[in-house]
Amino acid sequence: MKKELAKAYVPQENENDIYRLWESSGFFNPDNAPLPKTAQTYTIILPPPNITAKLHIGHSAMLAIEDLLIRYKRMNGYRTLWLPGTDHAAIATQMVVEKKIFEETGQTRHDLGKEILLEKIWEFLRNTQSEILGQMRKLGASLDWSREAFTLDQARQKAVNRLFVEMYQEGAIYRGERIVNWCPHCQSTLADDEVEYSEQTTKLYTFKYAPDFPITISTTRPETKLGDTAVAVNPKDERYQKYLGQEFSFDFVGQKLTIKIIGDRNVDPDFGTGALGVTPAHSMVDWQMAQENDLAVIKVINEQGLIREGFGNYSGLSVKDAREKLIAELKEKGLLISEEEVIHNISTCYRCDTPIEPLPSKQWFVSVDCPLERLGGKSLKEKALAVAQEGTLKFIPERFNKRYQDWMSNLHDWCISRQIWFGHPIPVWYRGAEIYCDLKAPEGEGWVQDVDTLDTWFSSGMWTFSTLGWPDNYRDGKKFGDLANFHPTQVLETGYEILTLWVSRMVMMSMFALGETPFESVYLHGTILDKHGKKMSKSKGNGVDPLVAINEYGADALRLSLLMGSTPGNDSRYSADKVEAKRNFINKLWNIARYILAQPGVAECQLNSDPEPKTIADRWILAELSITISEVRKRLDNFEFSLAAEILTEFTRDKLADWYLEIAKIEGGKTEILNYLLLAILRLWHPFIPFVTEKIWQSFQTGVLMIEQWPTFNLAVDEQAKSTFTFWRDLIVAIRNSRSANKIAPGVQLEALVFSVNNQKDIALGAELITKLKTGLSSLTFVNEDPKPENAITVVVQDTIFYLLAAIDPEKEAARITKEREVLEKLIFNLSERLANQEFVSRAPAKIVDQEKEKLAAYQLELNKLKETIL
RNA sequence: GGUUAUUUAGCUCAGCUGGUUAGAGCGCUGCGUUCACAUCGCAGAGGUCAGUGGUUCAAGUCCACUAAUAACCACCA
Repeated sequence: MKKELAKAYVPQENENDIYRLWESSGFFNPDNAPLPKTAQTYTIILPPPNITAKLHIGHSAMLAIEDLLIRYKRMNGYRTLWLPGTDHAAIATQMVVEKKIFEETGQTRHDLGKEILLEKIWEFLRNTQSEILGQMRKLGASLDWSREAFTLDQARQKAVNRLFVEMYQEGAIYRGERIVNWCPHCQSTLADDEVEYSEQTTKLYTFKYAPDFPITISTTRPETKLGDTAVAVNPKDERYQKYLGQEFSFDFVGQKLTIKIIGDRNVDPDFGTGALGVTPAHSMVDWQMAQENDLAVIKVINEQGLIREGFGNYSGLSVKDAREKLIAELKEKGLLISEEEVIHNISTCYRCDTPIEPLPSKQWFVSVDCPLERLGGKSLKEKALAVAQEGTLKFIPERFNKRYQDWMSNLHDWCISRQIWFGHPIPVWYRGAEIYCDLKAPEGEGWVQDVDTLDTWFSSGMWTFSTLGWPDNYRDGKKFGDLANFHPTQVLETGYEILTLWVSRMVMMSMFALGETPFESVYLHGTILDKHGKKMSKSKGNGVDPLVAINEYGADALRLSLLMGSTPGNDSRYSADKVEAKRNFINKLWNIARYILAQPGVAECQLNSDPEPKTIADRWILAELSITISEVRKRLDNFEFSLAAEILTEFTRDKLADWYLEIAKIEGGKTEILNYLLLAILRLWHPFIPFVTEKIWQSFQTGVLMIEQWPTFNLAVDEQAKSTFTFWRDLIVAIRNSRSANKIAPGVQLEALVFSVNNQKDIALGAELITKLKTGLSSLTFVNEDPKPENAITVVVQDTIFYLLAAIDPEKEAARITKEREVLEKLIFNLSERLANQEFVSRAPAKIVDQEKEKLAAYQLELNKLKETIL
């Protein structure tokens, strides 16, 4: 069974085969797990990537973290489900495809028509989708492909329709005329959080509507003033108090306006003239004021961004042209008082950067404040807030709980209808004034289905349960099948930037559909920035293709570099150097395995119980292993992935490879322990770097490592072995160090005299280690009295002195010793001070005080020895 | 304007509920290596933990303020 391992690990030659091996084993699917029926489940639903483009490095980080959690839990006996899928990303996808077609053929969607455009979109979608799924496999993601889902496939379509209808029937969804964010380019509404802001300089015009109107107003959007129905002033503003409540009618550039003077606290008396022209139809705040003051709403701009009919010469003009014409007219009539440049935050579409036109429109909304019967009279908002407040829903890191709650409490009704072609149709039909909402089209003539589609977040908000078979798996308030087994899921792992966009919606929709949270914990990872700390973006061209990194360094190296050196909720920088460093470490691990497996009998060794330690080094390494296992477990259970990997690295390289394996070369006869140690580190490392560990496993074991038991803590920590071994190790390090300081090359062999005050130490072990372990000592003589030889290098650790007999520069050596003495003296001084402090002795825990006392004694002993040796 | 973070070695970052001489990777310096690994080993240099004040027997760690940086939210007539 044993196969020779190559000198260096070549990921490119192995990863694809290993992935196939895993896939064909069937163990990605929890139904195939060799576990008792009662085994606990552990579920993560993969946040579905948009099918607009292939995956970027941020997705790789997400996959690395989730696969780590999944593999770790799978190896710990959980029935583990990680469910893959992709998101149709309605607007985003349609825009990408439209742009692509326009670039290739110059055609717009209106040239093509709905059917052909949709066909093209599906074609595009199938390409990127398979590319994305291929990328996930490349990274080693142990996803259950048998349950793969898409936000716009048939099963999800069914779920979306069903939830829409249920929410409509409960009154959680309504149709209403509201002012919405309208993108004239996308020809669609946008949710509040799909709007972005950017600073621009624009002109602020100050003018009067008419010569006999008493108040001057300022605006950056004169063209909308055709629809003004009021002027708002601060009620405390003395200049205008006398006008409050009055109404004025006059002619404004050929348009009859009736303006009421209203008071509103939000008007800043110091901005402009302190008076604000209220345009209810084209400004969010003005809409609010109109509602409160019962003002008329006059629509000026239409969905194409043109001035509507009924505004004389202005009708049909674009916003820009209308503005110029209007300003010219005001100038001519002497009504324009001033124009100045101001810096202004304008709202733009997050997809196409077109400035947003707020306009009133008939749209579908999810009501977040309406009390719902099935939520016990609570609203969606209240329910979603409560789970965060009560701690039913945990956030990692915790601070995002506050952000979630802040955002939730300010949430307004969510506009869910979009005027695009690609997406879930709305299950609503109209006949004149009649409205019909159900799963199927109504009987009878003349019914027309709503032409809009649903916001993409509506379907992704249902992701945790629509993927697990809702609504079929949910009857009379009871869950069945996958839904019963795997919902609520354990962790949602995603980027903090969609905490509000997505996480909050998932909570609301799951609370509505199932009355439970969609997940127990939300783990939020940071953004991966480029080497210079800048956001990666297509336009800047600083993005990193994960496949390039994988091809160069291997998937394991990429995963490990993304997992280490980053903490939840904090951004981290990507650089190829980091990946290379991890590649090097993985190769180190490979060679550790290669060496161990090359020892006779190790690969064939069948160990049924924990191995019997024979020497102090054995006892030491098993103690270290034991500590490592429990520490790593603790860190992983706590979502501290970086720390867990660090602890493992330290054990693997600094303890196992650098010390134990070197000693094993001297001592020999370690077949069982080496076998045991190798099996342990392969299992410990597997969730982090699955490919290389599985590859090594396959070279000498049967079955797949993926479903092996992750090591459990079953060895008591041998404190005595640990301290004895550490003593000798420190001594050897000190010898190497002093040789290096005295510029004695490692090849030069030296003799040494050893004097130890306390011969309780395992002298035989020390002698063997010191002569054989690269210390460059050819012989070692133990003496009963301190010989104090001249012209020797002196090394002291605790109570033991080594004199390395060599021709050295006495001044240099004296300087080295003096420096060491100074360090010790300073330590001793500090410790004595502390121990002399009564308050410390009486108030600090006894354990700490004892520790300090022991330390002080050890340093003093060491210092005394050092002093004796110098003349 | 509000909120939340960040500030630790030349660079990129760890450092959990306060308690060994503050760590890692990369880079740098010196030495080395046919015997698992140059995708390597050994040793070293390099830090008043942003600043000020406070709490405490004890502060990189907790609190307050200041400064710089970033993200998010709100307003924008």
